[in-house]
Amino acid sequence: MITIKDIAKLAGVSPSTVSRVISNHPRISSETSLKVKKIMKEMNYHPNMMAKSLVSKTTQTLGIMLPRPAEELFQNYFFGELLRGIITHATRMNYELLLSTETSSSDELNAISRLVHGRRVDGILLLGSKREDPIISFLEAEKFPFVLIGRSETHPDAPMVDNNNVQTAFDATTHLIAQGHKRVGFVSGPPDLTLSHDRLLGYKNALEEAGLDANNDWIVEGEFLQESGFRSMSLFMSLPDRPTALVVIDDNVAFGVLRALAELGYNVPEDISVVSFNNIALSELASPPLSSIDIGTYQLGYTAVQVLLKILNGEHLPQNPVIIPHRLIVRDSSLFTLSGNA
Amino acid sequence: MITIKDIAKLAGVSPSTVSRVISNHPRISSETSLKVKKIMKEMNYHPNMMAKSLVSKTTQTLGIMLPRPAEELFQNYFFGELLRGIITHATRMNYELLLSTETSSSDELNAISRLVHGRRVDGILLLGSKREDPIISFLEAEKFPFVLIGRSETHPDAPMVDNNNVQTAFDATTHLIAQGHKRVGFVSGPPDLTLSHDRLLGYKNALEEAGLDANNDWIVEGEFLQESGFRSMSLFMSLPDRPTALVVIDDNVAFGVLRALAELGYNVPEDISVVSFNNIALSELASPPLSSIDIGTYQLGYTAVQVLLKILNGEHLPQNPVIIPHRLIVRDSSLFTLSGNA
DNA sequence: CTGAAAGCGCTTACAG
DNA sequence: CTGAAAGCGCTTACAG
Repeated sequence: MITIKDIAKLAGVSPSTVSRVISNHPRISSETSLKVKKIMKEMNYHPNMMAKSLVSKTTQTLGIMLPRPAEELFQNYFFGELLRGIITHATRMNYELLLSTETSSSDELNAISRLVHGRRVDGILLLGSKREDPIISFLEAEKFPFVLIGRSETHPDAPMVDNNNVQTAFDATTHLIAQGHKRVGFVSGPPDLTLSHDRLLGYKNALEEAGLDANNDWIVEGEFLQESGFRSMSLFMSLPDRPTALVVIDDNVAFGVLRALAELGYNVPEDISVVSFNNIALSELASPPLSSIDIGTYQLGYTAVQVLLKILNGEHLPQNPVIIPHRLIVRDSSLFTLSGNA
Repeated sequence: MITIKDIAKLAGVSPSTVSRVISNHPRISSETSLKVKKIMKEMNYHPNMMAKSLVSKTTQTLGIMLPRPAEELFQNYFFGELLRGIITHATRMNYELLLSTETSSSDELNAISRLVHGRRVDGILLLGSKREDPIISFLEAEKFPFVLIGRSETHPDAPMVDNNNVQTAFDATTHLIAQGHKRVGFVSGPPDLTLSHDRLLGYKNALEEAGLDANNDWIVEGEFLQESGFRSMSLFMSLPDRPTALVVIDDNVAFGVLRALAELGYNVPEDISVVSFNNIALSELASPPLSSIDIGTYQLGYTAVQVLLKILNGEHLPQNPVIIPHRLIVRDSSLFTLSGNA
């Protein structure tokens, strides 16, 4: 392994000088700088990041903490898109990314405390949060820099990048109501996620504002899996007063919903309209093409890295949370106006 | 930050002794060990990994190199499943994972050489390879430990974990031939990937063995995207002698194929049968449910980590490449026997 | 503008 | 079984 000393010797200067050349120290003669840089290139020298980290107390690395049942996340296109946004900006800013996950629920702080106390990363990106999240408490107690992608109810001051998910669900529901629907159901996600909670609230708000009944039979909770949507339909459609429209928490879940409806012999959108969330690439190719709220997934990841780097630089955060705008993409699955309603 | 010296002082021993306790050195009295461990716990001490790495020349970290157009990969459920296998075993073995990607094609060795020369990782996992891959040449020249998930034609001695992709495509094609199909098409992936190449070969071998014609009009190359499959169909189905069955390189691509066929008014499997690869969770819920070759995606990732750790331990690799077994999951999309053929 | 020296938090022969 | 010392490859006041 070739070190800073080797370069120094070859260039006829001291190791300190080489170090200064590497870090573009202002008070170094351009002559010396050029000479040293030439030799570094010739020798294909790269600084040892571990040594650098040890003295600088900085790692140029960001940690990504995946929530525990990563299985679910990984089955979701949404996650890939988020990761893509993260990687793009981190790479651009010369940061490395360390991927970590909770090892077991019995010891859920284990992974995070290894990262934090082992000084392996400069800051942490939290992908999603539970309604009560000990990881956030831990990071706040440690005063360790982090950004949450999502929203925390219990830690309102935590730096967050999120959509306005009450509003996303409000918009989706209102769109269906505007088509004349009076009985709108909601296929939700895991109840311990803030995301599910917020969207449920937005859904209820929209019904209330329209003076429509909320009916608990029209709300079902599940997971972010196609199977979840698939299974929920037999129950829904057998209700005496079944919904004529559905808001579905996630595109994948909506695929399961569409499949179940097809098997049960219902037509979308004529028999029942569907709007979901995330607008993954596949939504457009579903049968029928799926109306979906585009939440700017890539932008969420990208922005989260920007915010975290600001924190690391000690910059002031002009606003918190940072809200990524969403918009409803209307496709065939909700393009059906109920008769008798203008 | 609390260091090994602080612990030593509190325990009334030397830093060397604390270090030995941490690494479970055999010649340490259990009395001393207990005492030191107690204090470490009380003080919530965690060793500084950077310092440890600097002297031990080891990082307990594995690098994951993503191929460049990561966009494609990330849109693919397949990738999530692979990553899940990697994370599971790496975490279990107390290794961290560094996620990296080529920054630009003009400087494709930049990211990898930062990892290798910066000594940030102990070994590297390569996700997929191109037919001519400078990254593999680089790693071999540097004698840096790595495992390729996939197969390299130009570097047959590189450690690899792969399916037998000639065989996977052979099996898929043979299954269709067994249903009586005489005109079988192939929707392939990017031609510069070894994977595409191998599966095309398996497809051709199967045709040849059955004494059937290969027809270049029945072969189309594209990307691992739904759109790719979608677009390929208008061409295929307008051929005078169009195929009655299709082998499709990837489930996502197959979704696009199914969608296009539905729009064009063809029934699957009656008008045309389809078999694809990867058997992602969604395959089962497609309309119709998709026959697919299960390639053991999770196992590929998991095994790749196992192999890489073996290399790091200096163990001998009993075989190379390691082949993960596959199996055909037959579903409705290929369950139709052409009349006049037993 | 440059160098010598101390130090980052660990590990590991060497000695006892 | 344990400690003192040297060293891993860097950076950074301090001095000139």
